[in-house]
Amino acid sequence: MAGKDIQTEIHIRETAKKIFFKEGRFNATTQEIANEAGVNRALIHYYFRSRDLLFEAVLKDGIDMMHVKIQSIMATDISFREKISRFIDLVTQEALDFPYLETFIITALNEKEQSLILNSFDKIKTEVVDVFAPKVEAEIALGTIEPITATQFMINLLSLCTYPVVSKALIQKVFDLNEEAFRQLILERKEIILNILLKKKAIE
Amino acid sequence: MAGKDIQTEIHIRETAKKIFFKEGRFNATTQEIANEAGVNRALIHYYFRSRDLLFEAVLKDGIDMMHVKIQSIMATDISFREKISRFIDLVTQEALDFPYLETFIITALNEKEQSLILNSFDKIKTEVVDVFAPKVEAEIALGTIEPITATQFMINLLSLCTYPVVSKALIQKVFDLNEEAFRQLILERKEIILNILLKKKAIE
DNA sequence: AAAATATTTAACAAAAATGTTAATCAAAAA
DNA sequence: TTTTTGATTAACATTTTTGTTAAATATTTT
Repeated sequence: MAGKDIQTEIHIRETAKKIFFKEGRFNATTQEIANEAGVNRALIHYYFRSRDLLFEAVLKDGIDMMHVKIQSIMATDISFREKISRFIDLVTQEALDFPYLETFIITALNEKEQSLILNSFDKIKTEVVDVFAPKVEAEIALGTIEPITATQFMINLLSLCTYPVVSKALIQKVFDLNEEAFRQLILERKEIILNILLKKKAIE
Repeated sequence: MAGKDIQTEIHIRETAKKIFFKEGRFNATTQEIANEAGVNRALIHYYFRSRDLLFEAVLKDGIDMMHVKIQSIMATDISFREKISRFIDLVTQEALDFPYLETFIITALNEKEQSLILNSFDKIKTEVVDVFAPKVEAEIALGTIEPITATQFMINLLSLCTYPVVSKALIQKVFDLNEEAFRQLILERKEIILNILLKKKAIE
């Protein structure tokens, strides 16, 4: 519906991303996607050839979103603590916007060993291994964080930020939280995560 | 194939669980499940009526597995630290055995607001809210852990243990790890997680 | 062993989903 | 304005998947 001015192809793509990343309806049919985009189903084939290729296109977008996210903390010239701080904000915000993005990527990766997609991952790998890891090691040398491998540090960071959102449905059921209570809980986590990852003296 | 002696119904169920929880093939057809169980597809309908009901049965089993897991640390009469320690072992082991269990539950919850299933969750809720939360608060009073709400403490624990396994495929790609390297990484996490969650003085 | 019941199978039917085509409509180029 | 090209549609065809049935086989009961 959004706009006839907008390119149909992009509009279909964005609708699919909404359905997959925001709503987590991974089994949505081409008909459902077309309906929600307000277009004829045949247009999906016209622009993407097949359901599978639309799926791939969306997956690639998803991985690129992750890449941008990770890159954005590496790029800017700010202190390590500030980097982590902004990263938490970013991941939290994106996770609230697209709670099913990671789950989608995980299940999709499992179904198809996409050749196309591997490039996107290489970019993330470079960013993480070549750019971020040395910075973590430098911080350990400075004594601002506990000795730990860069990999484990990254995993701690991602775990603490991402898991609660990935398992949103589960947490809401177990802890009996409505939408707003859940949102609050997630936002409260920033300070908690910073306290865990960075030494006290580095914070004060 | 496993065994003709084994009850067919259970065998189908176990095969489905293997496909869903271990292999993460959430879109497996009834034909694929039947093939892998070595039975005629019609038997799935004979025992479960429909694909959907098999799906539900498996989901219920999955949630019960989570429940047992959580309950097992509450039940035994051991120190708080020991509880956490055993919990990490348990979650780690189960996560390595059934890496897609949580993801399955999350996506399934999203698709159907199962009425049957809600009971299973209530049991988990009781365990967590009524049994575990007071213990966390007691530990805070004792000064063995940092002041934090019981909910956030639980979420930290679950995040640090579960996320790396849930996002296994992702982590393996980003950090370029083969099966064994991944396994090692996960096992190394126990000490890291304990250090994060419990104060140093409580550990030594 | 015969009868009754439960399990398993193959063959069929129905439904759901994807993919294709040719005709229509709209926009841009000639 | 006609021609040409690109976008959109409806109608159809194919494939995939699920669900049903009645017959065949095995198992249990009498």
